[in-house]
Amino acid sequence: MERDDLGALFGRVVRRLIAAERPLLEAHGLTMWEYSVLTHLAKQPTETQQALAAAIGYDKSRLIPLLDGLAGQGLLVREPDPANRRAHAVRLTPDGLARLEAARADIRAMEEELLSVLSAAEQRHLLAVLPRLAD
Amino acid sequence: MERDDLGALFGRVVRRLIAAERPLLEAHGLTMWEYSVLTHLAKQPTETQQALAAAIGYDKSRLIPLLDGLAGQGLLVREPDPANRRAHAVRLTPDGLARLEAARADIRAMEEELLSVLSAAEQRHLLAVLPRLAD
DNA sequence: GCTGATCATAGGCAGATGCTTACGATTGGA
DNA sequence: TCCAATCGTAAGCATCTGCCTATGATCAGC
Repeated sequence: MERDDLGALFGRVVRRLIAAERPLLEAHGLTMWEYSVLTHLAKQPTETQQALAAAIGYDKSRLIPLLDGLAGQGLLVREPDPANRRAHAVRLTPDGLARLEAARADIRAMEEELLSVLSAAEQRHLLAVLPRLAD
Repeated sequence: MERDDLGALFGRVVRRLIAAERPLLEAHGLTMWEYSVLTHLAKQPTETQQALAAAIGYDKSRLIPLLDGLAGQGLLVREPDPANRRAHAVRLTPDGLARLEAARADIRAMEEELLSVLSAAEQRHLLAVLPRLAD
């Protein structure tokens, strides 16, 4: 057998990342899904909740209580969409952005350490290649 | 924001891999965990069930019915360990190895296709780097 | 104007998951 | 020799997950 399956290799990396991220996120009072929502909203400030659910790969019926929690903490707001009164545009608040950036700083530091087993060139190659596989 | 989180990137790749693998494994009558067990046994023929559970990251109390199913299909056997009558050495049968290799062939073909967006050099770099991150 | 589709929301359901406890058989060290 | 630890097994529990249905408000096309 020349090598492990890609699934096994990527799976083990993801496992490590999750194990390392969980305590960092917990320290900021966020779950993985909540962090995922905040991250996506920072990129795409406004859209329907359904689109948000699809974008992060979360169940739309389960997204509602998750957004309730984040809105209750003042990290995001649901605004009526003037063009479509059925839809609610979801937007990060300044508090939400601050919380996201504080958590992200810790996560980035963890990632740097995890990547430090690779040379700078290897890191560049990896980061160039991953988005193309993730498409 | 210079780039996505590693967790998001690796997570999306794993999501793609799982989505592509599931139907292939199903065609061979295997779940992801069963495939994982067979794969690991092909590398390490004998060991305790607990070590097997730890090696593939599966709950040891949930491994038993999974092994029952695979043994029931004749893909593996539990043999008494003469040196330690508490322990059961788990070993692939020829049928188990054949089933594994048939499934693996399909999965490898899928992986080739997925990797084909990368140049040969990029594929080499990626495959050299992944095991070091997966440690 | 009416009808079917869309959106947010609520609720339920089956299965998977991680974790814990218990128990009988067996082992190894005090 | 006896006691604690280990192994396989069984069972239970809270939670997460994907999926499916329903409902009220709103929209868009006929």
